[in-house]
Amino acid sequence: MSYNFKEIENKWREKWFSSDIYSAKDFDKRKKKYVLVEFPYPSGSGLHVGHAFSFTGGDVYARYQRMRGYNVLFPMGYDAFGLPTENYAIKVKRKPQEVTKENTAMFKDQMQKLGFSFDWNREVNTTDPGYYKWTQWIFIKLFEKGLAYKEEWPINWCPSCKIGLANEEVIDGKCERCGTQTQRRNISQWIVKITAYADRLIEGLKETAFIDKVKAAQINWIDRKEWIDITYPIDGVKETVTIATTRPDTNYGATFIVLAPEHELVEKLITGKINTSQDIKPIKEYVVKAKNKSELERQKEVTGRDKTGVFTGLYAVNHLTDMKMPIWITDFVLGTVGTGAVVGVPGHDIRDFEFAQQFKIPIIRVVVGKDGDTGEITKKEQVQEDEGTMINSGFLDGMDIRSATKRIMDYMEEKGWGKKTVRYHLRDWIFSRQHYWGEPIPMVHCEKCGWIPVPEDQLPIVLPEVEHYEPTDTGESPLAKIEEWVNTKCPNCGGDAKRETDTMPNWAGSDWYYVRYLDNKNDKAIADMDKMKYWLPVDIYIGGDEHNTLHLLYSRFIYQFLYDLGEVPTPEPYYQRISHGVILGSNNQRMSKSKGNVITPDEVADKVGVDAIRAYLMFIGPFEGTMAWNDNALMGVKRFTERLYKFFAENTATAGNKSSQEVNEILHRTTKYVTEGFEQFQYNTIVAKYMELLNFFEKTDPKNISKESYEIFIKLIAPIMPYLAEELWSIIGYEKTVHLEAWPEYNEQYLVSSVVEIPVQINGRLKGKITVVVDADEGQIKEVILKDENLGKLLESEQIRKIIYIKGKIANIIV
RNA sequence: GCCGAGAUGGCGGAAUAGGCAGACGCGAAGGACUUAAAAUCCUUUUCUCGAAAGGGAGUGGGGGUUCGAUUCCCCCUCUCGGCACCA
Repeated sequence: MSYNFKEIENKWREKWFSSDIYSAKDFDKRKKKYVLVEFPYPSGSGLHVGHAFSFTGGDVYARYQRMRGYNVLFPMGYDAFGLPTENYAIKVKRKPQEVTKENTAMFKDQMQKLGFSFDWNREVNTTDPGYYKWTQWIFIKLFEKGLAYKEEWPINWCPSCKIGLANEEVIDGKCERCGTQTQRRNISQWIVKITAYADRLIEGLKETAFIDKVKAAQINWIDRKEWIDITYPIDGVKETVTIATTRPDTNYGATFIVLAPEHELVEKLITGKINTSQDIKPIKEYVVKAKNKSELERQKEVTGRDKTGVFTGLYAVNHLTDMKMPIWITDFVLGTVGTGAVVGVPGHDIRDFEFAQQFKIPIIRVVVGKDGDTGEITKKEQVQEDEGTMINSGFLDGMDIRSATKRIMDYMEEKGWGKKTVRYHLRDWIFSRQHYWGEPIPMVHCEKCGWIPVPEDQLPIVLPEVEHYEPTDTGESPLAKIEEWVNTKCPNCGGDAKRETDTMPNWAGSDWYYVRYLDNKNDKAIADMDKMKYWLPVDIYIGGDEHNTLHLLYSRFIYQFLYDLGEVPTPEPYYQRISHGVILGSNNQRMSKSKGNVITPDEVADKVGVDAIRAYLMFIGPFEGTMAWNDNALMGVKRFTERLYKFFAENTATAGNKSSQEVNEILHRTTKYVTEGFEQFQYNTIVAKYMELLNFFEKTDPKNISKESYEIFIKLIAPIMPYLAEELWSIIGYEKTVHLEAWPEYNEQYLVSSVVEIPVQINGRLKGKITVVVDADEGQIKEVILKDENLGKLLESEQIRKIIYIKGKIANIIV
């Protein structure tokens, strides 16, 4: 009887998906469980082993909960807009629509092969107009509530790829793909005001059961801080400069001001609106050069390298000291942080110190650190940054820097010199992409009326199918060339108007997809409210660490916004979030084509069977961990599936009438372990328990194993090895699927044995073991120990001073 | 630099309300089957001294609490992941 996994898989896959056994029932009386895994981007290279890993993790959980009697929703879809498809389509001269269709079909086929119990009736695809109608609708709501606005914003531009790049895509000032020097360009873009929800996004975490690491990632990313914006008069001209700082406590030591090249004062200097004694030419040159660098490049290695900068000839006056502080321009100050101007306190900030040293600006000590040094600061090591006591600071002297910070903030506000404000590291969200393959932003620009949203009844604005969608030189979206699409009428006044030609970022479609699964064909709303009330929030969301900041934050924001509109029923979308680990190549490096270490789940499944690869993926290490692919270990798991099949095929027909106490004990112990393990995603040890159980069964006389015991074993493996379980279930004579059977209950009565083995230590060192009745007391224990051949001999010549006995656990004898 | 996670055999990893360290798998060694090999099965496998009985050491390093510490506390080193010179 050989284990023909191919045949088994084909047989059951067909049955499962034609009989719909995994579909979730709206409004069912059973308790609901919404299990969500991040939907994939359907790339042309097919399902990655990383997908197989995380989806198996989710599938196992969904299958387990289904057997526990929950009405489980475990849906799947595609996040299919995006650059890789667009680029590929351009390269092979095909339509992204077609390429996407092929890729999603391939993904679905691969996912079904791997036995994932997705409810395919609920499939969504972000590129489907019926879907993105509602992505567009959400954007319009954002606009109506003043949370979307259009503004010029600098982007990194690659003149060769003709594309705007994210900061992360610019390496050393060069385009990541082609190596061309990037430029900075200001492009008018749609911005979504996520910062308006910054506090809510922190607060809302209390409603969730995210693991701490995820909560921390969210809070750190938002990074809320109290600032004060201080406005200084500029000597000799009718201008002021406003700097932003979180450390006004050191303001007695402020000796200079630095402006970002983008700062409005710089603009005024260059255009001659402000007179200065300094030569304008070098200022202009510096500014032009700086503006072409990416933010990343400007901030890279700010400390420890020579500073660049140019003096404006202007001086700001320090309110506290009346010192005339020279105003410089430098590129490490960013226009997009704070007010784009910083006050320099060289005694207490390494960057400021290096700048002051280089340009011979005075350095004043205003904080004393632990070392007690009150002298002049001449070396980098003396710069006291985060702690200490104030000196040379008037009324702040003697205060701890933290209380000094509070005190001076209040003082400056009273005096009218500064204004307290809360700022976040989180920035507003640039929502425009100058690309074809994305959701069109449903806005119309009219000369008379300005930006007007497309009326709801005209949604969706369908992405027109065109011949050419290459990006353009101008930085405009390719859609801009399609005149018959661009030219339209203003919904407001009926006059000539033009459509927005930018498309939305990838995140837009993935922000709310889990809502659409609940009602994927609804034409009247994002989803039916009653269905949402039944299913939301998502009970558990399984995803990668890389999405613990941006995707999670964006989607929580959009959901909170929808909640405020009364469109969704709960304040938070996800109750629990856990992050799955990463599978590296066998050389312990990330899988990539160039390293030649890519594992394709399909191929592996062909070789060893789906159940083996699933069990292997779960067994390889902790679900959250990072682990390397190992072919040998895979073969070990394959052997296990073969042994399991063989054991059942050969023995179940002659099952005993009753299981022995021993069999019952290990079986129920395993059931308890596996049950608790599934709740906590301890998949690797669950597989180990399966192996232990089989090892034990193989050594047991088959007469002592009943049919009921075999059934329990099959149910236990069903979530991880669904095909094998189904086959074994039919081998023992059942026709219905095992996957809707009730999860086995363990019986406590089998778990308590009457006797127990107690390890015995002498002076904390293990010396032997004794077997006693479970509730033996200390006296009985002592008796048994002294009678024990070895232990008795060891204790003969010793004086027992104390016996520590932990019931059922251990005995320690102190001599 | 900050935040988070972690360090256990030859390897992946088990075990923490403090109680037999190394489950399970891989690898390795020996054996059975075979003309032989593969596959399969059996045995051994933390290191070390010892022929054995048995002893000693041992969870990154150092200290502490405890009858007892991989687990708790303090200090240090290193590794991985995320953010990154945010004023």
